[in-house]
Amino acid sequence: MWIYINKIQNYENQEVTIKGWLYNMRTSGKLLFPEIRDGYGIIQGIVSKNDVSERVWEDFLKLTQESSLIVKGVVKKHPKKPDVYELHINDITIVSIAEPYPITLKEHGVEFLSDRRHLWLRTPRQVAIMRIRHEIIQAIRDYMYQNDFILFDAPIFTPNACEGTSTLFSTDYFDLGKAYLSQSGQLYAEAGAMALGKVYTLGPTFRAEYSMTRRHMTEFWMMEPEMAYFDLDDNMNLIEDFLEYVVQRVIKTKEKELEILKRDTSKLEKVRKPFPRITYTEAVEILRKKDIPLYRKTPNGEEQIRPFPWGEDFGAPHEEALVEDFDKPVFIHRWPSAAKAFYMKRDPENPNLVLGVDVLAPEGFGEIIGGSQREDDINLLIERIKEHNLPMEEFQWYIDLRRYGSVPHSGFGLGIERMVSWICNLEHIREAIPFPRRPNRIRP
RNA sequence: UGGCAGAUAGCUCAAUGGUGGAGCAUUCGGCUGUUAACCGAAGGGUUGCGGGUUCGAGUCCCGCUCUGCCAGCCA
Repeated sequence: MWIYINKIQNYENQEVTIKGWLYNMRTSGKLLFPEIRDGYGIIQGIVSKNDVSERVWEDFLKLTQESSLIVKGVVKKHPKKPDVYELHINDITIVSIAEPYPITLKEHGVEFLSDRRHLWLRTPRQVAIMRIRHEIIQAIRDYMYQNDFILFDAPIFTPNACEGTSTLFSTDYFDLGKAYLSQSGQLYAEAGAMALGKVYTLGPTFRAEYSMTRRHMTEFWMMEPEMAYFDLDDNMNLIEDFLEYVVQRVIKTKEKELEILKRDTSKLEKVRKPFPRITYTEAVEILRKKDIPLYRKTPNGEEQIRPFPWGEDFGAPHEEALVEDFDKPVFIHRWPSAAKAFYMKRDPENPNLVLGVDVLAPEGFGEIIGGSQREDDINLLIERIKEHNLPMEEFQWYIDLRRYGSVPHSGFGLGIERMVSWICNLEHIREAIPFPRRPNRIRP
């Protein structure tokens, strides 16, 4: 019977068939120890020359790393290791002999592996990351479904710059001129929320920024919920509940994969409601108390400005200083309006602030969520669009949402790969997606 | 786009300005409980590209290309 390796413990002392690839093989005289992987796990087989036919023995000697094969054998407990099963092999069918495999079990450099991403994905570490990525997305979908959100897919081709700030990838669009690859589905999600109440988008987004850091890609996946009649506090309550659910679900269901990654899950177990909530203004006070200056580029290098001036956006050193005292995600809300996007609603209690919120992940993983209550006053929204020098005609449909039954509403955007990086404790975001796209890499 | 570091065997790295090495991978041989197995042997090089200094350059200098890290932008 053909089984997958993750179900092997159910078949002790039974004969099973495994279809997979040769991960590694050790030899010891007339004993062979092939390690076979099938995508669901790795199992060590044993081939004893005295117990198999000459044909089977000869076939095993032909195998190279990553050759594909089908083996038959009896599942037995490992003589020395409890809870480990191995396969006493009695037959083999070679499916394909692999050419010399470039990725060995030894160390490799980043560039070498990135050039062979299609093969790198077969290694246990990458398999574990992809399984966790899958679980994160599944947990997101389950949470949204259970909480009556409707999946509302936003278009990828768009005529306008949603935030105006980021550079967009452009392409020719028949007789209609330029089209751009979406950098956010938010504006469309707002239309969805007015139709359906609570919606979310989940899909790829694109930013043509030459960002060469461990946290950026030109193509990444984003999950963007949008809720009618939610104010900023409702929004933060949702984020809190949602993040707790996803993190706790993944550490429960993906224990084995997190162990392969050597992830310290005790740090993830602490991700429980409530999360600390500080205002931007309070955050600035913390930075001043810790004497973290603003770093600004000048023609002759860099200058440090202290105390940290109110109104400036935070950089990596500031995020780190704000997060270091907490072991949970941190909300920073009520930002200076000048630093944020046009669609964020002004704080009715202070016109210099917007009702925006960023969520910083613990352990220095930085911003994973950006959200806000949206401007629902048609006149103020038009004013903001003018202030930001955005093409008014492209936003007519968006303004319509305020023209026909405008309501308070809120939403946020979660970077899937940043979430994966955080939960898997990855050094670099390039491992968080099957085929990463960065400014200097589009292959494979 | 700016700052810093780097490019040597298929891979990961070493080599005071003086005959370019090691481990792994590959090929061959040995071993009945191996765990990135081990032991023995063999093959494997236009030192990223271009110029310069020098009796002599992987090594020093200049330019270029590429890669990595950090910063900005953000998710």
